[in-house]
Amino acid sequence: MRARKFAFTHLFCDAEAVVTRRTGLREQKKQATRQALREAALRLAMERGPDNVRVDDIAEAAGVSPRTYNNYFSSREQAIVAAVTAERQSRVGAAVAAHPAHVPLAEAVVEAVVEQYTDQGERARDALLLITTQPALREAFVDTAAAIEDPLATAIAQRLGDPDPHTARVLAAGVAAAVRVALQLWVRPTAAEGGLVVPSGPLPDLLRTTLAPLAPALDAAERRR
Amino acid sequence: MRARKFAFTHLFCDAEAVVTRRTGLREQKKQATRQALREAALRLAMERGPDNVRVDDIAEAAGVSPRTYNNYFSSREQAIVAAVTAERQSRVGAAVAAHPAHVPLAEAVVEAVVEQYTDQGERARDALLLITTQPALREAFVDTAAAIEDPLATAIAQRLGDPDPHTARVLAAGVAAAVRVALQLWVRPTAAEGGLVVPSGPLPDLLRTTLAPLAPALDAAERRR
DNA sequence: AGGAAAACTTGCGTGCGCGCAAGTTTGCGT
DNA sequence: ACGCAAACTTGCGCGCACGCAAGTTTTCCT
Repeated sequence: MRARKFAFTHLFCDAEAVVTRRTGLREQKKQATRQALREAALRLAMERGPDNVRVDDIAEAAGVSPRTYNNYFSSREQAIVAAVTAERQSRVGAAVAAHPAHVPLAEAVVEAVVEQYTDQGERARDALLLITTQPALREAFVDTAAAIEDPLATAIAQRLGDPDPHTARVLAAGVAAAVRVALQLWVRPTAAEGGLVVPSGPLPDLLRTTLAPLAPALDAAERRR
Repeated sequence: MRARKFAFTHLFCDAEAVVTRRTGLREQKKQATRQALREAALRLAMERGPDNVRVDDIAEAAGVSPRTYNNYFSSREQAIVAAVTAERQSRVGAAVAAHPAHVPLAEAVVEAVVEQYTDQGERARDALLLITTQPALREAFVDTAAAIEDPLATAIAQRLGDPDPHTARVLAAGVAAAVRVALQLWVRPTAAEGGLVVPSGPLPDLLRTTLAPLAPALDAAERRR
């Protein structure tokens, strides 16, 4: 048998690579590359302004080629916003699952989603401020809502025990759509500030507002099980 | 007053340019350009295969420059699928509005959406067949679901008479998301046919299936008005 | 009728997204 | 331990998306 492999230390491991057992070196290197790219993207964007960062620059800072950059991200903006949103996808499913079965599905989903968008420290706030400065970054940030759809569908399907997989998929798609609407409202420039983007109200409040109309659908699906 | 302008004949007019009163020459030329581009895109894709059509080719066939092409469409695929879906956006809102107020909102919305995806003749079928042959075209086709969101939000807001504009927006976003799921299911390659894309069941049936879980949300919003 | 503003078209240049293929690294099975 | 397959990295080239600015066309107002 080959030499025993040890679970790596924090040097390589980040929360996204959920190392619940030993993963291979290849997978660990992939996660490390992805993290290096998004951290380099955000750091350079903050240092120079997002308009002055090129894919070549990010790739070089992360120690890979531009071609490899495009294996991981399909645009400059995706890497920058990934620095903020990277772990949200894996956490949201776990957060739904963490609610006891007696909690209504709608409440579990809303609380799980809101939890992902609560204040996450000064560095995340600085990154979000940067993201609001440029239309392409705002749009990429809004698009990250789509990433919660798959883990939500899995978590909802488990809660429903539903033989019809489409129900969970559609409800998750609806929730992701409502999150996108909240993010769109949150980042849009307001006329009051001369076009300057000032986030309009706390994001958790906006999320609760946009998710509320879907609660009857979530609860109805739960009652049918 | 300037010379009287006449509503133009069918030479310029298509259903997308809803000519309910006289529109300017500039607007008419824009619509004509857009139509010329999408028709050229589809025709060339059918003649040569989608892989053998370039933006330069489409632009030349439509009589404009490649730069102008990109003023109208952001990718080759968008023009091709627009040839099939162009008028859907304006029609879906009108179809919801066409249902009497005593018809439940959910039913009005479902029927309006399904109507947009019923069989629309041999040429549309040929175009859809072409679209299923290539991943990038399938993805662009699935993305067109997003275009029904704005007109749906308007139609739902009118039905609800809702002072809260977010409710209509979120419900419309959820419906568009459910439509996207149906399109994804419809175009995805099935293992049974060796990866060949064979649309799985009639699209109207898939749409009803994916829209059904959202009916409680639509009806609950209507009861609250 | 004429002038100004708005909107559109287009050429140019830049940055970049991606397919392909060759080389390298890792994982698996014997 | 070794060989093979899978997965990854990377260079190259092509197509293209977009910002900018100049020219043209259309609209609006006097």
